[in-house]
Amino acid sequence: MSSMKDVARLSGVSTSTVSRVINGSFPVDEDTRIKVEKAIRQINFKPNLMARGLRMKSANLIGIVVPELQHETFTSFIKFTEESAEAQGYNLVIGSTNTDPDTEERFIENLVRRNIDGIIFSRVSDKSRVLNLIDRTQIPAVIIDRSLEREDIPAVVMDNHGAGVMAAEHLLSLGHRRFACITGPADIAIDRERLSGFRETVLGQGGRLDDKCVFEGNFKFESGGRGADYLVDSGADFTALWAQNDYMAIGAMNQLIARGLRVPGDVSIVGLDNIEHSWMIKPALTTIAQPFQKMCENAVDLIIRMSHKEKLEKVRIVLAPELVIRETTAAPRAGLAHT
Amino acid sequence: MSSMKDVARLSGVSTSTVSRVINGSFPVDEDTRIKVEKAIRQINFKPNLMARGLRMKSANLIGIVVPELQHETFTSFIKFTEESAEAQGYNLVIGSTNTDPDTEERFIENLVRRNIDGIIFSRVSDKSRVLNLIDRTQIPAVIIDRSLEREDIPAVVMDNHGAGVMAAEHLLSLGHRRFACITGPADIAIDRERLSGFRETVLGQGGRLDDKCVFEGNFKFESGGRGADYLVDSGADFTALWAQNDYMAIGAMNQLIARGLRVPGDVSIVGLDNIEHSWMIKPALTTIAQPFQKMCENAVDLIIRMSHKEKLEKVRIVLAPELVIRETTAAPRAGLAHT
DNA sequence: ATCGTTTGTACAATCGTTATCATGATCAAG
DNA sequence: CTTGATCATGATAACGATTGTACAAACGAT
Repeated sequence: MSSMKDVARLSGVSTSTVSRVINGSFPVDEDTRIKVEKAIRQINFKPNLMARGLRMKSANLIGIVVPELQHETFTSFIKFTEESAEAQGYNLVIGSTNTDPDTEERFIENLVRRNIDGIIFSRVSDKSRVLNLIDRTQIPAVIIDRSLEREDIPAVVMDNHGAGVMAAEHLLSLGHRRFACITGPADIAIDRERLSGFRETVLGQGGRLDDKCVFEGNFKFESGGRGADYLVDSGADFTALWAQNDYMAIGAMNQLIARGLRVPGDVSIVGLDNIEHSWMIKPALTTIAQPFQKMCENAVDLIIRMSHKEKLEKVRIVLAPELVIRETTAAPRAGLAHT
Repeated sequence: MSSMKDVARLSGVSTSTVSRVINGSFPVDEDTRIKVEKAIRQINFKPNLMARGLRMKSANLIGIVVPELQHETFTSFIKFTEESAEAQGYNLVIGSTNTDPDTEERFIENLVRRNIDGIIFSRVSDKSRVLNLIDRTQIPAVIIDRSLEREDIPAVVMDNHGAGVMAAEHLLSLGHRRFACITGPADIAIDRERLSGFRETVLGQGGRLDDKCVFEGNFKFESGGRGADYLVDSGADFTALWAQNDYMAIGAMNQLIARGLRVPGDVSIVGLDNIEHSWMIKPALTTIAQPFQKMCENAVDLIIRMSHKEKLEKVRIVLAPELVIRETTAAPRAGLAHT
């Protein structure tokens, strides 16, 4: 590859001048500027990003850490983050941790060694040592899709409480009165927020959400099926089910159908996330879309601002979810709504 | 961050010695080595990868170019490539092109400017100018999942002809004799290979694959549905359908069921790819798994070898597909097999 | 004791940029 | 006509690593 030296030699100026032409950081005489630009085009020169990164202590590189790449949630994060980063002239380095703290630590350390401009964390397990690493290295960091106790680390999240409200209101408006819910792990704050929004709305409008109608899943497909089994076996009385993500919703739906129930005839189902599967299945899943794109755009924006030394404190961006009505929700069967 | 200078000062040697301790590239006295290693641990020193990359003209960085991040095929590539790269101490930079040649070119140019060690291309459109770029920049490149006219660029692919044979043999062994196929775009070589393997096997063993039983799709979900409509509307006579990817298979299945046919009762369906959706739907899809993991491992391996200046010529790694039998294939209904 | 060889280390150059400082030219003001 | 400011540019020193060269010490052989 050609370097600034080549350009300098070709256009008869020093490398400093070439640099100034490229960055526009200093006034340069019109004639020499044209001369230099011509030389740059002529040998198709592009500044080397490693050298620049070394000098500037910034690589125009953003890292994203995801626990896995299997779930569509995370591939969405990557997709939108990549697009936002590229739009701002940054490239994206990805690392999947498989929720292993060591892998996670190794990856972050690598990023630091690359003079990374900032790291986006999409959910961090509470076991992870990232917080120490962030403190120690002083790397700009943003959390998406999970809020943390630590208020000094900016977070971008969906309004999880509002999502619960939204699910409940949709089902209530169809006439449902007896509800069930399959939640994510109870030790995760956002899951509790989702549930409380759901519960408050249901109860507030005369609906029922019995204790035995709440099943704690783990966000995976199988746990939806297990939830359905549990609800049916325990004789839970409900016509509407909200699963706190689409994987569990689909798992539950499959299992309910396998056990002879009709969706939405006997049970209406609402999911959460709006993953691609949700519209590819039959019946297509009514769900609540997470604003993934906006979340990622905001996260990238925050990272870039932080890397420019902008001081942000206690930033917590909360974005609104959106209801996507498809085929798994309908009015409860006549006469059953109030039993 | 601490640098080699700090280590050198702390342990009373020069930076050269520190470097030699780290890289083991030169004999170092036992005592000084221990001294240096202690200092390294003490201040938790890790060599800066930008500086090293600049000097060595290699960043320990691999790039991967995908047309999009929506399809699970590509997220699988990323997942497995990331894992393989990480296992060898490399990080992964991803770029999604949205099949836009300009985006593609911009991304690759960025990678070159980062002293990238090599680039993995997962399918390249024939419109793309990557070949020129590869030639011009001399960057190690590997193509996965699509073979190219250019034999000098290593490729890692599945045995597509074999996949067609495999699909046909499975269905034949169940007793099917009348076949249909939904293909990918006919201008893609691997799709033609898949079809020819399928057709040869079907015909070779006394089955039928009428011309009007072949529909050309575009690998997307919707085109599966359109294929199903076309086949049913044109009165095509078949009991077994192979769709050349899972998205189309699922789309076709949904549509066939919507039109009153039973799967696998009336029609058996086989897909290809073994994406996650394929086992989450009901009935779960019988499909042919692409050896994504092995493909990616091989690609990373090739890239690393090429970046070490190893000269490879005309490398073309062909990996075997694998049949995954689930619920969408069964024997044709009695008495119908030979009509 | 002298010489060549081996061994361990330091010095300096290098990778390709950018930032700081110095310099010469141009020009307006006194 | 001198002085000081302004402007365009070049030389030089970083950034943080690796590497070729040089040199000093230690050692064995003569």
